[in-house]
Amino acid sequence: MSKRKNPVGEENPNYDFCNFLLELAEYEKNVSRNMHKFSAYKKAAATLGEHPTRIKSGDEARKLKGIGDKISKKIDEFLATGKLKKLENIHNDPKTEAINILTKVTGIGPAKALSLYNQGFRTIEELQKNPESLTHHQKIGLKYYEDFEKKIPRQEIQEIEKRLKDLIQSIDSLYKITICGSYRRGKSESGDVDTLITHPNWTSDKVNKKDKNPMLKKIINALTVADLIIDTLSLGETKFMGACRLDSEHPVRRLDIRLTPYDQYYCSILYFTGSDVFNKTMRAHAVEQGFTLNEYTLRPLGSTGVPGEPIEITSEEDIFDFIDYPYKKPEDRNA
DNA sequence: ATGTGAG
DNA sequence: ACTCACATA
Repeated sequence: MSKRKNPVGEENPNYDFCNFLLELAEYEKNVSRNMHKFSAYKKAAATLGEHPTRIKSGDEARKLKGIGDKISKKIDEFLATGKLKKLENIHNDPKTEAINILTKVTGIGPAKALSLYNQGFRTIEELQKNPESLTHHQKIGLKYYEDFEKKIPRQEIQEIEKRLKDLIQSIDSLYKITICGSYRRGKSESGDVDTLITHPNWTSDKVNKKDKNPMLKKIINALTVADLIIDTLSLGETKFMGACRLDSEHPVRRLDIRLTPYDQYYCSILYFTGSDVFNKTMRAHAVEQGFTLNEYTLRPLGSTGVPGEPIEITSEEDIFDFIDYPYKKPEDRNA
């Protein structure tokens, strides 16, 4: 679900150029595996996306940063015919189609998809019959392929949230649990369940200590025993990725759980609530105000541009206050 | 160590 | 952009 790319909106005067360039970029990344061409198309799309007025010719475009001979010719072709031969060919290319299908499986990216294609694989069904060259992650992705394509209704996430809280807080009632992502932004459906957990005794000065922290593994074990988690994609000290299910009447859902230090909880919540675009704008604003903001901390920037010590944060609002940015409720962070 | 992949 | 987990070497 989160593997699909979103196009540029029609309000942009050059949105149609941007979109064909982005599509060419994806093709170079996923099928040709030519990352230089990928970057070139991305860059061209970005400059065109910034440009305030409608481009009327390839020559006009050529003056812009990142647009040379080849792309300016494509703009001329698009202006003349309303389409691109190269893109038409790509749309009818069976190789492109196969790779686009194979990369929908979680754990299969462009590199693995191409190697599978070269081994003769074309469809999910063929992969399901011969899964031996796949990693554990990819096999699970295949197992729940149909379910993972489905959106999760808000109400179902609310029920999952209830069960997560009950089960985790019965290990230790001091655990704090927040489901972030588009769910926290109030959306009526989401692609996965993105969960953040913290505990007052788990602070960043205790992270990076040599003794392994068993907290997350204990939690995952309890959720698995309770049959809420039914498969694990990956599990480390701070991050779990896997599959969960309310009961056999419901589809299997993607569940991510992160354990974050108590003193970094609000920066994490802010970050994982998104949206991506909102995060970018907020970070840019932070820099203008002389701060740097990431997934973990808010830090002042010295005159040399070197970040200082993290600022103490006790709520999400704190972060907005420090960088003098008007507070936005999660529901208002969709753009 | 390096590459891949997810988010 | 950056980090985490994994597989392979």
